[in-house]
Amino acid sequence: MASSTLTLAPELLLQRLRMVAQLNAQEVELVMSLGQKPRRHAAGSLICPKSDGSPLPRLIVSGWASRPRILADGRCQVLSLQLPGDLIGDRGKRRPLAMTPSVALTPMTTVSAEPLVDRLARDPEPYVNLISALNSVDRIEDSQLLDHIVRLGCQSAPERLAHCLLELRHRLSLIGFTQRDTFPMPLTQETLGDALGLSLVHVNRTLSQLKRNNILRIRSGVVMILDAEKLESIADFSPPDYSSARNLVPLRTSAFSQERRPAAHVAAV
Amino acid sequence: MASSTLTLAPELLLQRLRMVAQLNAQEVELVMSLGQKPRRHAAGSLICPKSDGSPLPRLIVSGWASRPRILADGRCQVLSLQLPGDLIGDRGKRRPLAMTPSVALTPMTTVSAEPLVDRLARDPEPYVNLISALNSVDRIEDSQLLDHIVRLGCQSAPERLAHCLLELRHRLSLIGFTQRDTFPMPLTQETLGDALGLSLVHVNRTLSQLKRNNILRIRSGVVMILDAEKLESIADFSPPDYSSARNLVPLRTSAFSQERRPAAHVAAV
DNA sequence: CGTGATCTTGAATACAGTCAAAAACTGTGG
DNA sequence: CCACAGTTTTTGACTGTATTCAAGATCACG
Repeated sequence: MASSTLTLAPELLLQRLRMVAQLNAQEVELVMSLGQKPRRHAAGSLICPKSDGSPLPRLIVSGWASRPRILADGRCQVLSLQLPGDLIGDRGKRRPLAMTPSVALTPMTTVSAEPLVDRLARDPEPYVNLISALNSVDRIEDSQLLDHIVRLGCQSAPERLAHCLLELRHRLSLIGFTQRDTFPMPLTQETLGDALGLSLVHVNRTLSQLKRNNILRIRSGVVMILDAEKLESIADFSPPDYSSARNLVPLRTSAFSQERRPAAHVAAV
Repeated sequence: MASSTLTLAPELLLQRLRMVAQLNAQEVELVMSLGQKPRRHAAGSLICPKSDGSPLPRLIVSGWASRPRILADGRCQVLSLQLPGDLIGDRGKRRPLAMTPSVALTPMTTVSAEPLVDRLARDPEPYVNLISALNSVDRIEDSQLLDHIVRLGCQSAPERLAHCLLELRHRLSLIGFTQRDTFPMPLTQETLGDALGLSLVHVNRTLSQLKRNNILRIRSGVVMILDAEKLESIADFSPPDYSSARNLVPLRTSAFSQERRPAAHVAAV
């Protein structure tokens, strides 16, 4: 049982990589060779402990994590959420996000991604597609950071929640974790609040409102989206476009002479 | 006059690069060779127009820019601010932030950075320090993005303003644009609001409050910080550490069992 | 000097936060 | 299988911060 899941550990990552690039047999083999040294993490524990200051690269096999940033007075902001199939920790590129440690939000399993990272660093030539695929995955992560900024900077509570849930649904769909309009969502409302810059209580009220309006349903950690169209219109959400960078520049010219009006759809919720 | 400023165009970039790495003569020469094809941009105009979808790399010589993101209903979120000495546009790494076009907030001058980018792509070996310096600069930009998230996600209006002003002071000090506690700040309060996720009116009131408390003074686009200590205590600001990644992981363990209390210093403002 | 942009101020409103307590759900051990 | 303790969710009442609308003052610039 356990050994079979371990053999399949890198499956989810492979699935995501294949979405952005064609991989040859050697590349697939390298990815699938991960799965050694699986480690379990209790909820609340720190993953990617920085021994020398740099968190070692790991692949999430199961469970969710976050990268929290704690202010001097205890306030917490979640910078990003991490799902199965995500790579975490330092992969040599040393981007600041990759350098911030992750905290397990649920019980987790991870495997070391060092074999992959080391191999690509030592001998990149045979793995050009793989490297490009990993870069694409990084770019998608970056663009989610930008979405996060927009959410926090200029969206209302219902908009933030809607956008976040749609992002999660999208990410989970890539690894086959959605069934129809249903997906697992093991975050507490407090964590959701920390991610969306809202108080626990306000997250609760806003979710109740979405439920009351038959837009979604949540029970026992599973979200069911009843009215995807309405949720999308609230969120102003567009999933990342994998083939081009078109969606990354949704700018209108003369950006600064635009007047703004409040989001009409919000009132309708 | 004009020609002398053009000759000195890459000076500011060089200054920043030298702060993060030792450059040899050849590298310095390559950087200083920029300055061809200077272009002026009117305030409000789009820089880095994406001819083929990818904004060409340019170096800001003078003036400020921003990367705005416009929502369907006209709301605007500034993703980042760009100052003289900053590189903008696509440098081959194709990170989403680099791909979003920039808008001039003031009249600007830029020069093409293509010679630099092309040379490094074609012939990287002699320029290892330079490449590493450019990467460091990128990383600092990334970590400013994370700071932006924290600001928007869990800071109050006075905190956001204080933090933003200190970040600007710090960035401007790196290019020699500060004098004592004084620095230029050509942003309108509306743009400041778009960056900080606050309404124009609230930015105004919050600034007035900071002025009233003798923490700072603003007149004719110049900020003077009167009480840096108080401003820093409001902002919870720590400038990036150039020698290590230490400051990028300001995490306390057991992040999620912490209770939070409101920022005491805010009330004191 | 006039015109448009920017800043400032006031008043009313709305959105979100805080405090507090109760209800529902968890997982655990008896 | 149930009882219990801790966590998470839900609800209410109140407060506070930030937004909106509106109007007037000031500034920059031609």
